[in-house]
Amino acid sequence: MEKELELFERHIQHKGLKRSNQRDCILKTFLKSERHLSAEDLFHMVKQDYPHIGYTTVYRTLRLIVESGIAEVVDFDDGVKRFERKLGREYHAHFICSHCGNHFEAFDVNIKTLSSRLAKEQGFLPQNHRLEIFGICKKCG
Amino acid sequence: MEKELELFERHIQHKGLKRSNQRDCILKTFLKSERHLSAEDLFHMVKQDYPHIGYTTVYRTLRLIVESGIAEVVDFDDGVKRFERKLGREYHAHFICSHCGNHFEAFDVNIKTLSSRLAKEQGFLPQNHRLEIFGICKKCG
DNA sequence: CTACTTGCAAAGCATTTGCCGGATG
DNA sequence: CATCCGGCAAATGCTTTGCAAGTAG
Repeated sequence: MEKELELFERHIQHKGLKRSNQRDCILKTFLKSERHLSAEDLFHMVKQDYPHIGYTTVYRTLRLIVESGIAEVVDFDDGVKRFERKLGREYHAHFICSHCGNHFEAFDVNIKTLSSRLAKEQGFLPQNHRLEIFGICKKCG
Repeated sequence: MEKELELFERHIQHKGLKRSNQRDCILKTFLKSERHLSAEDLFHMVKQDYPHIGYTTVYRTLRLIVESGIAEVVDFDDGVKRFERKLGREYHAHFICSHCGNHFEAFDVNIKTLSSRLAKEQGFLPQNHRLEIFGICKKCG
């Protein structure tokens, strides 16, 4: 969490912006939460501390969070963007069940290895990668 | 192309729907085209044959195409869904340049192998997978 | 004090739905 | 001739922007 706060601070400074209680609250709520939050999820969580918070502020802060390198966007093809913490999570794949819509993840070091090798072969400088696997989960199968 | 037409026919039949010149034209245009078409791209291409075509019909037919198993959705985080042919293309990764926005792909048999192994470990029945790598391309690097 | 932030309301954008004349089998 | 199709216009749902009052440094 320290690392993330520092990244956020640095990004805010770098863009000549200011911190605020709302931004801090949104960031901390995001960091405390489970994975795969939508803007709406986060909005409702923050609303408990800031009843007057608006979607606007949540969206704007999420943008800052992504720009800071703290989080990244994931997409499960249901029309909603979700956000997840990035740091130290480079080795995981997302599983999305096409029957119940639930998703979970799995870690495997080879995901990073494979992405890095492919990128190198293409003369591409990789910053980030996503592996999503769609199918039927244990419960639905 | 034969294989895809058959899949489409079967899906149409199965749902008790009818074929039409527009649907055939949209499907054939899609199949003839390059990869990674947005609905808008396809709309403009089909408009050359059917000046009165509407977005609606393109969207509805794209849905049928995806349902038939002919194509799948890819997402480059720019707010637009893109569609690409599915058959025989299980071994590729997408590279998206975060500077110029261009994208290309690379084939590697290990992508499928890795996805299948991970899914097996999770008791998950995989139907489909996506590997997207974001970063800086050769030109922009 | 100046510039940034907030949150409401309104706009924007890709996509979907309602409707009804028109086509298909 | 019952049912599905096609395309316009309107609606939808997520996300962004404009604006005027409020706040940070």
